[in-house]
Amino acid sequence: MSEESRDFIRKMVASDVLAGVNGGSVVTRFPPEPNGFLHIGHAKAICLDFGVAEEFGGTCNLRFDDTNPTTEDERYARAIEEDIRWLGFDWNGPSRYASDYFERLYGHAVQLIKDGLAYVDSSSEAEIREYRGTVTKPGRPSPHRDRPVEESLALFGRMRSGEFEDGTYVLRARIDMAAPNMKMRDPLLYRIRHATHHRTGDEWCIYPMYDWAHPLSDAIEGITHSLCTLEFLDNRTLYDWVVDNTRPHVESGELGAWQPRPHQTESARLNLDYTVMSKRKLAELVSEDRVDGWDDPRMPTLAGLRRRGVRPEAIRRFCDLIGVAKADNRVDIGTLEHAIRDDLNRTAPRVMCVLRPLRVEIENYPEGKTEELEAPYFPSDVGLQGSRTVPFSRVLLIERTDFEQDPPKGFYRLAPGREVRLRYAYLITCNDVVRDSETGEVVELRCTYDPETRGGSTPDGRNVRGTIHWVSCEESLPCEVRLYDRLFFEPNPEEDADFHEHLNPTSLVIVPEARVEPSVAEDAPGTHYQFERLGYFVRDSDTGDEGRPVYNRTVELKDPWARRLQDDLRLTEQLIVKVEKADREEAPAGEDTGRQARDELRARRPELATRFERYMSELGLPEEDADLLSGDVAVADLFEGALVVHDSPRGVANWIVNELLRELKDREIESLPFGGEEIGRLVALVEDGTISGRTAKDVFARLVREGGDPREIVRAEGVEQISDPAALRAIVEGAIDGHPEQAARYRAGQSGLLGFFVGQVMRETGGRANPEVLQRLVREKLG
RNA sequence: UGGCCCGUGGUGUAACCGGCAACACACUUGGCUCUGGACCAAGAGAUUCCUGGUUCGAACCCAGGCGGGCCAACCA
Repeated sequence: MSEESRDFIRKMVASDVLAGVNGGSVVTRFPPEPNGFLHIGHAKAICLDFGVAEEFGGTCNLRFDDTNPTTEDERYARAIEEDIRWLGFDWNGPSRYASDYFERLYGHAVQLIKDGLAYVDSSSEAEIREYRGTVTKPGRPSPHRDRPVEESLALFGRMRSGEFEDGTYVLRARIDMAAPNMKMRDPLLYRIRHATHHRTGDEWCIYPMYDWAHPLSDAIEGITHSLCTLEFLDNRTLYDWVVDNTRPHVESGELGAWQPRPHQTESARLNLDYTVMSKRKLAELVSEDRVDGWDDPRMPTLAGLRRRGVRPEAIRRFCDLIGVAKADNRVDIGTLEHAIRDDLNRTAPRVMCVLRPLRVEIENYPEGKTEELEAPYFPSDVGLQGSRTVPFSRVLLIERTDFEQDPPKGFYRLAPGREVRLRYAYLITCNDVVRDSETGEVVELRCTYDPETRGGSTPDGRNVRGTIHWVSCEESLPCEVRLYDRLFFEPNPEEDADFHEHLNPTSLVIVPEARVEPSVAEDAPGTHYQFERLGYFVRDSDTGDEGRPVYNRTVELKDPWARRLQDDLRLTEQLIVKVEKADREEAPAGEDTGRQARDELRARRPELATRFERYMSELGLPEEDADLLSGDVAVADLFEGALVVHDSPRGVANWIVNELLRELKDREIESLPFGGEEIGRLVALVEDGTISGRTAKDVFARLVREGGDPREIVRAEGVEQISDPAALRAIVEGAIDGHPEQAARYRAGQSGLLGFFVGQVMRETGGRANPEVLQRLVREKLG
């Protein structure tokens, strides 16, 4: 992973390591629930979790999040382990299980109750839902919210010992029923479930919820970076609450003293074109027999991909290609296919297989003769060695689609009277076409071969454009080939209520009577090939009729010829997308909610309303600025404080609105180590020309960090503005001489490069150059 | 209707603390070739969601808007 194009997560981890957070150690975890098979979306997470650990010299745990006994099973856990190993990753130590921590989790819960932060609720499920409120309506406290600690403790103990039925009691955290974040409205921590757990059996009848088990498991395992997907964003507040309100050592420990203290970071999950990714929908495809199990080659599961013939290297490469970010995405299936082809192109030996055979008799080739022709496994550009021989005889089989009675324009395969090359063999010419007397179907081609062209070369140097694959009729092996295509024909099948409607009925086409060259006979299942000119295939573990080998098509070769037909369609699609894009936007201004809030505040506090008016009438500020400045007492005070030392309403307003408001997004104005006076001083320095606007931003940043007098900072740093052309001239010349290519482009009319040169000099001078003077100089020099 | 997250070529991502909008896939054309593959070369494709503002200079900072997503399981 290159330094400059790292994703935001790796940047964050790198900066943590650099800052020595947790002594610079990195511990991640991959936490699947063992209730289904891993799919390519999980592969993205795996590559992230294990990849980050690997790249920063850390470790990654495998932890099964097995807190819901009714859906989980050991056999899924084993399959998940197999898939992770197959991808090429190994976890630190043994597989871990949230269920290993049930006793400790219980202890932490007891402590939480003692700390007054949790209570046992005997409301019904419906009541709890009712009391929780909605996204727009705050919730109301449960009648049991203030149950005495002793009572909750006793009840919780009885929940554990199995005295109560499912659904009668739950343990809840006591947080805030009116929180705008729904996750914080007294979330459930434990529920009663009289069910046999796949690992703990009947030892427990209460089970922790995800939001309780997950942060604690992370903390217990010493996870430093807990990476997950975007839909857990709201859970992070609760995650932090749990970590901060529990003690590493129950009873004696200090609150929130976990070391390392785990932090959750979210990134977007993978969405892929033409498939579904939700576990529920995948399970549905399996249970409804739309596919042949979790490892059906059409499934986006790792088991399916593997059976399809995709190698783990391709999947890891794909994960590299798509990157990691926070924007919702839908990745083009072509990107996956590219990764697969790229991998197989470099590794899969080439052999010949004919899918839909057409008989070819070479009339001038001796009957009964067979010669073994040398055929390399790889083309020279791949660089791998190895070859086998293929038998050539009088009767051959070629691909039916490689012959056309009336060849269309641009077709350069076989046609009556035309010559093509049989790959690795001879040039043949088609002389005659034999048809079925009743159906008129072409059943055989009668050809002649040129004995001088053995191995495919042309001694006379004639150029033959077409080369087709073939097998010997006699020696080739019958085999079954399964052609897989995308499962859905809609790019986003999940968009509509019923994704079944978009199922592609021809996602599997079975070719029962294909013929493959004999060299592959003894190869093991799982062997990858390129069937020349057709695509990449893998030998399946199934066998077909009469013990025939079965081959799965992994992916087709790129085929511009075949694509010609679809081009018109494709073009229309793109046009439609463009039109849609042009249609949206340009919406009229709606209501200004921030403005509304400030107006309401001013209505309640007349002194702010007065200031608002005064800022406009007396100070001549535009309404928008006046509104912002008078929407908060502290901001208004700071503004006026600045005016006392520097009476430039417009300048000061700009600085407060544009720079200060940014800082106020995630901190309180009171916590700033400076006040209005400093802002006034800073603006004064800019306006009297002492420092450039650029420098002022640096000074401001410093002010935010540590406070101080701007005049002092400028003096100490020696960052006064350079306005003397004589002082700048040499630097400008240096910048121009140092970038002759850009200078030439500028002179050629690329005027946007002016900023580039200004930037160069700014960098050189630490932002001290007077931009106007500088710009004039650059323009002069570049003529 | 509340809170939070996110908007950059067709797609996925980059772009240091404001200074040449970059890379990969896909696409087009040409070259090479015993695979209509691979490879090589060239090319096209972006009003950085919109409107204002700040700045010599904005994808990036400020304000507002628009659009998309997530959250109201005793699932994870």
